Amino acid sequence: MKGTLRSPSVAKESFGAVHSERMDDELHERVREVIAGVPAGKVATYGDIAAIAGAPSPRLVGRILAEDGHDLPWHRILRANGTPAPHLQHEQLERLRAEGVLADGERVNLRVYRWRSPQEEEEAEAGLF
DNA sequence: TAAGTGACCTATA
DNA sequence: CTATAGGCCACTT
Repeated sequence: MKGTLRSPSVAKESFGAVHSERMDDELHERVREVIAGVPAGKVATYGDIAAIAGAPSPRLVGRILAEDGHDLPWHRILRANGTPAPHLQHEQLERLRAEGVLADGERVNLRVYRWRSPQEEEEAEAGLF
């Protein structure tokens, strides 16, 4: 059981220091939202999610996913080179294949399947083509 | 309190 | 392909 309980620091904030701890929670939720927003048939990298959600590091995305990503499309998140995390490789590629994302060996071609976030598309449209 | 360790990372050589 | 370093965070010693 790990749902909402997170760390001993929760105790100290019962006083009224809701301030700093909240950011943590918001980030957690934001990351989850971004991941949830990746459409089927598309993929994103940990770095992408981190950048869009404002996470300080891609590793944090991995952690959040590991702890609290059971109900999210975690299989649409790949590493920067298009390969999945080692232990999930099999499962992940299989799930992706079911969505029409074909992997070349154990690697997905990001140039084909990479998802572009809404704001990124905006910029691309506004800028040059 | 502080240092060590592991994790679904990434960039560089 | 492997090796190395860099960085962030929670948990354990």
